[in-house]
Amino acid sequence: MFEYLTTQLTARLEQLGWPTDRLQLSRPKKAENGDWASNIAMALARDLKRAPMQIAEELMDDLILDSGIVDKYEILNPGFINFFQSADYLTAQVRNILNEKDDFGKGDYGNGKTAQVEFVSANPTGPLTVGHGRQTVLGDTLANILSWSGYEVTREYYFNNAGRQMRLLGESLKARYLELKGESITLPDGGYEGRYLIEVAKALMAEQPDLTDETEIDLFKSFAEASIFSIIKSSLERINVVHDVFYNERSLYEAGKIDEVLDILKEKDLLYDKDGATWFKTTELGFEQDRVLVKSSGEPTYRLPDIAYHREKVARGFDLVVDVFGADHIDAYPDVLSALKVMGLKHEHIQVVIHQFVTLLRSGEVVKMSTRKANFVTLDELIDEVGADVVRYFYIMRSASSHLNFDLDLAKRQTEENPVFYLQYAHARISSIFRRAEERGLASDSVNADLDLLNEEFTVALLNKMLEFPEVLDHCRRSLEVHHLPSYLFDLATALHKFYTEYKVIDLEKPELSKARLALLEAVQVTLRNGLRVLDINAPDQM
RNA sequence: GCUCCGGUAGCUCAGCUGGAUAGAGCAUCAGAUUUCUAAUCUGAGGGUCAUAGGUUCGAGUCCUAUCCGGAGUACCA
Repeated sequence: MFEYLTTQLTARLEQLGWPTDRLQLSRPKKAENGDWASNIAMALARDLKRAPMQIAEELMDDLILDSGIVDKYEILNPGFINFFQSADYLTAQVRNILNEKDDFGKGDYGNGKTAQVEFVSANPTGPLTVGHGRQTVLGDTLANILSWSGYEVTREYYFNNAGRQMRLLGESLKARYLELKGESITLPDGGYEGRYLIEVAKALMAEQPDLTDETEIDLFKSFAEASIFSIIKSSLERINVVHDVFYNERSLYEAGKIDEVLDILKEKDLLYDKDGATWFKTTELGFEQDRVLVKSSGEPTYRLPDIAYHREKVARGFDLVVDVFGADHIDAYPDVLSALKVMGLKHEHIQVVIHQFVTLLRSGEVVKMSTRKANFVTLDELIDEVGADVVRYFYIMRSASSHLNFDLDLAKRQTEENPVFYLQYAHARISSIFRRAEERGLASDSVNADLDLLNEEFTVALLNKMLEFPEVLDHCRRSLEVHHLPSYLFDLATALHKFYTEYKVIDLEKPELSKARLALLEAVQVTLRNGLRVLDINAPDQM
């Protein structure tokens, strides 16, 4: 319908010699204003220097619309044109959905294109925290949406296992190890105090009991890295997140990519030395201060490998690159993007999704957390407490740019107040009806169902809501905002529950109507299930 | 100081590129079940969309200024 109207109206605008780029179609908030509406007459009023009502009338005058799609239209003050879809069109969509099944909602925008989503990217210095969790689910859901839009998606995890932080981790592990041997120790300054390192130390002790203070720090470092990475990967698996590529920062050094960036920037005269460090003239690129790329110790700061990494991303030829990270890294990306720019590289296809922080609430109180100290809640603990489905839903139910209040009490409640169960119940409820229908001898026969019978108020509302699914996914894809999907699915579940309350599906005295309603529910269930698949949340048949 | 995010119902938040009478959940109050799962549904109350200007046919949405909350502003990542 949207495509049809767009085509027809554009053609008519061209015929009249009026601009076509202002054409917009939207779904009116209220059903009485039709199924689709355009404000084109008002948008053109200034250019054409005419009254919107007149424009609307002239536009619609000679426009012939297929009555199988558009039932009628109305022109309303101050100049809205409202279109009402025909009943045939509406019910025909049910058959479409039943034909498309598992593919309903898939788009072709990204066909033939590749996308990379980089997310999590936590260095292996400790278990994932609830903060990482938000990014994890956000990135993974975004990747799912892009993939439903036709993109070939690469999920990537970038990490660094060299440098100061990892050395500190090795030293912290060594201290814990020696502590187990009964030596009195002090953790290194700024070291890792988390209890998990004691567990890692025990594991190391079990494998290699004879290490001493003399043992190379590298041994501790690599043992810590391997152990912690396996902890991280198992957390990710528990919420169904699997990365395609783990990109090691070190490979950039080994391939000379770090030096290449320095050479290019030097050639452009954007570097200088001061106090033994190498500085990047970011002030010349419009920033407030210059930034250090190589410390006086000879070690690069995180910015330099970040630039080199993004240069590689560009070289790898993705059509779309999405970086997901937390608000605490907000300062990093403008430098990286402008570095790409001055190097003459493509950068417009790189999109950055930044999410704000997560606050855990328990009994209405904020759960205090501080990173790097022992005192944080891990993603694993959260999954233990509320389960994977709830974790996935709660993390993305709000827009990424808002702070997220994660209410543990609500999340744990297995009742109507919990949106996850509300949604899953809608799916299970349909399954239950199917089981019941079968018992009563009403076989599902959607092919022969008379869909014209689907014309009551709440039925039509449910049908319309269902048809929005592809539009919602497309909206998510365009805006790179995923929270529209859970909120849509919630509305769809509401429409289903209302329908259920209002009408009886299985009615042996009206087998034709029952068949039509069963066909409708089949389509609704397909839609719910597909939506839950994108969110990677279970769609139970029974609760 | 500067940069970024937010400020919408008692609470938590939606509101797509500016559109028609600003929505949902929770909480409060009042109802619905001899019925396909009440993990559901119906109804009511509740708003100067932080504040003040501006842009225009029209602003919660765009611009400017101010106030409040959060994040960042390292030779940490």
